[in-house]
Amino acid sequence: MTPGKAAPGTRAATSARDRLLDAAAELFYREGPGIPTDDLCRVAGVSKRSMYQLFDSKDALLAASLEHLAPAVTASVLPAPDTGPGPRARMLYVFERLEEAAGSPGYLGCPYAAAQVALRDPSHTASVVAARVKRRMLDFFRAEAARAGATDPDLLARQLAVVYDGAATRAGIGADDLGGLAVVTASALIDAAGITE
Amino acid sequence: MTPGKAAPGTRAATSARDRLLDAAAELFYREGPGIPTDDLCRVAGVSKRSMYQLFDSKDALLAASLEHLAPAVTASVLPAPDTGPGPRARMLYVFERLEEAAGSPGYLGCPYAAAQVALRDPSHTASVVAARVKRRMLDFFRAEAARAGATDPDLLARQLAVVYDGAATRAGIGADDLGGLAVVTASALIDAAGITE
DNA sequence: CCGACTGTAAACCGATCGGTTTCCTCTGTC
DNA sequence: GACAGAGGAAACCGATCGGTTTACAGTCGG
Repeated sequence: MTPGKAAPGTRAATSARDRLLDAAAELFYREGPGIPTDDLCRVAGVSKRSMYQLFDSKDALLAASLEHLAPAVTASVLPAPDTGPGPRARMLYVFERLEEAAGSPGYLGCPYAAAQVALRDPSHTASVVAARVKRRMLDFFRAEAARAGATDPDLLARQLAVVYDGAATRAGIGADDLGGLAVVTASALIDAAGITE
Repeated sequence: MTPGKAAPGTRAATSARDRLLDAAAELFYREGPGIPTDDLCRVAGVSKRSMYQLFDSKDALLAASLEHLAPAVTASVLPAPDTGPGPRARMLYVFERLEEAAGSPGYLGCPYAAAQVALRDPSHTASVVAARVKRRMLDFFRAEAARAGATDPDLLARQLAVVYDGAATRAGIGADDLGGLAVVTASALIDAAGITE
């Protein structure tokens, strides 16, 4: 049976392209950009031939997999656009999701920060994609901070971004197991920014 | 003239071992662990033959270079053991040094966090060395927090470590240029921990 | 039943890399 | 000056990797 088919007679459960993107996202995350293309193809159940006619190069696949991952990641860490509670709760929601993810086994930090750190080249296509995602997160914090009436919304947003990346990094390298640390820290900074609600 | 000699007739200015460790520290930092051994040897002015009789493997050289770097790094970021001002100023001193380093061109984040992130393998010898250095920093924060009479010294120490790594990471990937952000954030957390002095 | 097409499996290619070895030059010693 | 040792330059080796190509199996429209 051809891999990727759910059952005989049905259409492909997932396209070769999606399987490749998923496998790439996971393996690049777990093993870093050094993972051989053969491994990616084997896990995805796709031949190298197909991979190279779907993507120009390994680097292009890496960038595409980060791009592909973005909607799911932001959706899982950012609250829905018009969620009930106020901006304070919406900001803290992000850190609750982070703690949740960091607690699960196999957590290795933020995939986008990790990619940028591992690549060490801001001009790399994948780095550009990662930077855009990280930027979106900063924008979210800034918008909420402004809505909440923070003394300096831009400062608070950057502070929260620092806490997010610091907590993710330290959890990812096993230097801390968080356990409320990110939420508590973000909360303290939000308080210090003059937000009471 | 043989590289590494300061002038004819004098003894070697630096040993081949030290030149190798310095070159490794810089190139691993700038290019990541993927840097070829030939490049390391060329920059160090040492033959591969000598390198491999000084170090067992490339990985061993990486670990040794991180170990070699540790005293200088901690000395440059931690205040002298019995510096005049109180614990609050001593903690903030670390973040001032961080901002200073992050402002210089070519800054790519904390070398130890970067190594652990890039290697993605906590059991790697270099990761173990890096973890030890990061741990030393956490211990410094905890000791100072306790001296300062923080409500929860362990919590404050972990918070400051998070801010340190977050600020270093974000500055390293070009997501933020700090400019007081680390100091201001650390200061806010220290205040929130009930330290007035 | 046929030919065009799609995609897999696998051989293949050239380059690169970690690590070893060979050769030779330079140095210091007696 | 002979000689031993250290170390640099560079060839070399086997493995791996990114990427290409060939060969073949399955599928679909006619």
